[in-house]
Amino acid sequence: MSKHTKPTPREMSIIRILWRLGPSTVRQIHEELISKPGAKQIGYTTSLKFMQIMLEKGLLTREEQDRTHVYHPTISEKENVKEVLEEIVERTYQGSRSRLVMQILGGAKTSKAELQSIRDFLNSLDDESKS
Amino acid sequence: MSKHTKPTPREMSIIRILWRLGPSTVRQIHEELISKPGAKQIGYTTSLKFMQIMLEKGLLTREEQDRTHVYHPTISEKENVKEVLEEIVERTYQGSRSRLVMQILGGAKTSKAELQSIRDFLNSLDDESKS
DNA sequence: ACATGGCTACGATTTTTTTCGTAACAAAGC
DNA sequence: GCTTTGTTACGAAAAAAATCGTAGCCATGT
Repeated sequence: MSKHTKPTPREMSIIRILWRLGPSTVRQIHEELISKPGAKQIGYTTSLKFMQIMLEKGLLTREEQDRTHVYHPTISEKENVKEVLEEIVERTYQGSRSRLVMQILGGAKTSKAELQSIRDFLNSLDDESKS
Repeated sequence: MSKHTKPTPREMSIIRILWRLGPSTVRQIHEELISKPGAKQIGYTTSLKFMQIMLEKGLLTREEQDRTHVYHPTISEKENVKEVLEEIVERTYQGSRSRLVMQILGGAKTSKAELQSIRDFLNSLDDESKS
């Protein structure tokens, strides 16, 4: 119900799978959880219980479909990433977005094409503010 | 000892304080932990124990100074933020740094001056590659 | 009808994280 | 010398997170 239950690390890993796969059944999530090489091999009912708890906490919703449950995350990836980024900007770069951006672009891993598309984007922002 | 002990949430909060304050004693960290409005009021020995455990795990180092211990984090904020950002780029933006950057700059919270400094930065990258 | 297989529900246990109480020690003040 | 104050060490308790075992349900196949 309330929005203030933060996901635990394991819960977060389930949410991330849901972001990647889209709405999924417990079985699908479970397979995914244990299929990564080096992953801890947990039982099916463990995954199930997790998702039931997360449902209770309001981290997931579900619908019945073909006599199983299909789960959806209640927080969107976009929103979540945005929050994380805002926090980093505040905490590490004293609110300066540009410093963060420079950090990301430094390190020579960014291609010319990418740099150009950022330039274009900056220009498009200018155009907007002029009109 | 080994590098593969990931900090728990509470441990992470201590590391972040160390990043912010620089090398600190247990008392300094403790004061900081309980001083944020709404923070859980934990006892001094709790903070102490945490830092001892973190020392054992290799998350912190310490030196004796004026008959108390001064602790240092072993992971740097820069490094850590970098990792987090790389992960976000991979997971959420399919490796495209530019898409992430656009996400950060969109939303009209970025000032003209900031945008300009990014432009300058992009230019300086070009200059480098020319020389 | 009965076994099989795949699902959910849920109590209980195990493991990990977080917290604290107590002891020991040293410097400083009385 | 003794008390107070501030420190570390460490075992153990409490709380939270993660795991599992068992039961029950409903299709489907035999």
